[in-house]
Amino acid sequence: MDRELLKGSTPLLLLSLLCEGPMYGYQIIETVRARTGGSYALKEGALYPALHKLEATEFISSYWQTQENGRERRYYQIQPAGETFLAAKKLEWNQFVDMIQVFVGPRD
Amino acid sequence: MDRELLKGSTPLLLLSLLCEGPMYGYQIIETVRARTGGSYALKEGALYPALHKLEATEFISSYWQTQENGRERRYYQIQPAGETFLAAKKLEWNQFVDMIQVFVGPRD
DNA sequence: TGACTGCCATCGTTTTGCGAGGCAAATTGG
DNA sequence: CCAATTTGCCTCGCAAAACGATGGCAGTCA
Repeated sequence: MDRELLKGSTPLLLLSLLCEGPMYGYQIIETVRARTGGSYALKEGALYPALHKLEATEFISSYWQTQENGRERRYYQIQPAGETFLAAKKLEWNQFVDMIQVFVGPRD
Repeated sequence: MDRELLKGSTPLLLLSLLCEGPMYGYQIIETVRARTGGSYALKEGALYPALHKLEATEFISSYWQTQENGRERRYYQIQPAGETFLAAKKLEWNQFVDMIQVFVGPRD
């Protein structure tokens, strides 16, 4: 998958995922890989900066949770402001797809 | 429209447009504005570098044409390699849209 | 012990779109 | 007739984003 196409879609993807419930970084990466059959390999170098940015803008929040084996995980959770933002992003996404479709033509 | 979302879609858009016939830069900008009702204002700072890059890779070619009033326009024209590349890009685009849809969910 | 997985993260590079600018000729309006 | 706008080409520096590479540390299993 062309990396340039991906740009800008990461927040949309992350907020959509977190809408289903809190997740931790590694889990997000694995979930994305699994659901796309491996065609989208979200990288750590893209994920963590994106998560931290979403947290800085208070669209999501995070908390550490200790597992039974004593290790810690950082869970990310969507915030009300994030849901609002997500709704706007979804709208923008649909407009974007429509826009490109105008030129590329309908799908086969 | 979020500029980050646009990234990577410009070659796809340009090749799709040029598939309809040769066009010059200013005409491309106006066509894009018109067809999207103004929601996509393709900028010169994005257009010309993109065109030149497509030409450098020989996906398109260009030629100058003199108008009746004596002024010159530079027309861009898709090449066979460009059509092949476009087909691949279209496929990739559809996969990309599907991929995001997996997470964002179906449209309303 | 060593390899592997889980889990966090950062840094530098590359690519891209954009704003701003430059230049010049044709057209339009007062 | 002159000024402003439109047409038409282009470049440069900036910001934003994804990536590959790298690093660190804790369990697990052979």
